[in-house]
Amino acid sequence: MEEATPKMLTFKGKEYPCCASLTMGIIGGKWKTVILFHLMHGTLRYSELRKQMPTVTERTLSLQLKTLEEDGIINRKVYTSKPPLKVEYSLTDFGKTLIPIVQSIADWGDFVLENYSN
Amino acid sequence: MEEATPKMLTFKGKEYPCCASLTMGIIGGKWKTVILFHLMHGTLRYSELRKQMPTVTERTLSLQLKTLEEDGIINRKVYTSKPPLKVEYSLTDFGKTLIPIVQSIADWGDFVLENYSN
DNA sequence: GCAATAACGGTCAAAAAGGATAGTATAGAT
DNA sequence: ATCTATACTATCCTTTTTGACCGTTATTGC
Repeated sequence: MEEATPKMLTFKGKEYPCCASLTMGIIGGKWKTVILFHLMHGTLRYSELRKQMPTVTERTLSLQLKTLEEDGIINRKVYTSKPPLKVEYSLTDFGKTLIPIVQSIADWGDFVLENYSN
Repeated sequence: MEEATPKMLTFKGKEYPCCASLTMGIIGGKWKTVILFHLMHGTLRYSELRKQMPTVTERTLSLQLKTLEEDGIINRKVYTSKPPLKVEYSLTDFGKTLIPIVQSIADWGDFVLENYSN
């Protein structure tokens, strides 16, 4: 008897053991849902995002923004080619399909704080 | 002018910058939503979970189960005090409040596979 | 009597994620 | 002329997460 080869799901070259982990592969991590939570309400510049997320470092923020862009979740628009730049981030149509999830994730956090707080 | 001290949310001794990250602090990581996805449909023994998740190592599975238990999301019931043990895992009432989120996370994964595949 | 099963825990190592800090280019304000 | 703001990138480093692999206990089945 050999090991059963588990049938994996594939998306964008990555493999996932189940549909839930595919989603988490895209919105998982410490900061991605926070970014999406803020972009859900509309376009934001890089500096505006930073103000809303004061505890993330610039490096981490731009890394996360880049991978969200690569995954087709957000748009990046540059408004001047030379510094000082103006760059705006917004959800793509594909990214907007995540809004219900992000909203329910945020709601659950609020719910927990209200009902299970020390 | 001093740095504005960002107001943090606190839950179970951990700090989060926003309600969305609180939720992710509990269901984030590579395996937790997969565990919850399987437990959503009912109680499972440790060995049954393993069969449903063949690509996770035993050590990681028990670590994740332990932290989910510590966070009050799942119950652990032991049925014999001496080996071979029988241990069953199930969602707590608190854990059940996560079902809509886990379901929508799983649904989005399916949706992506159907509509945006390779 | 020996292997398999169950549900882990321990140790070590690798990989992934995240943070600290500094640097860059240039326009506009002071 | 200097300073500040913008949106990053580059190093370097630490922390967290995950994996590989082996050991443990006791009962059941062959």
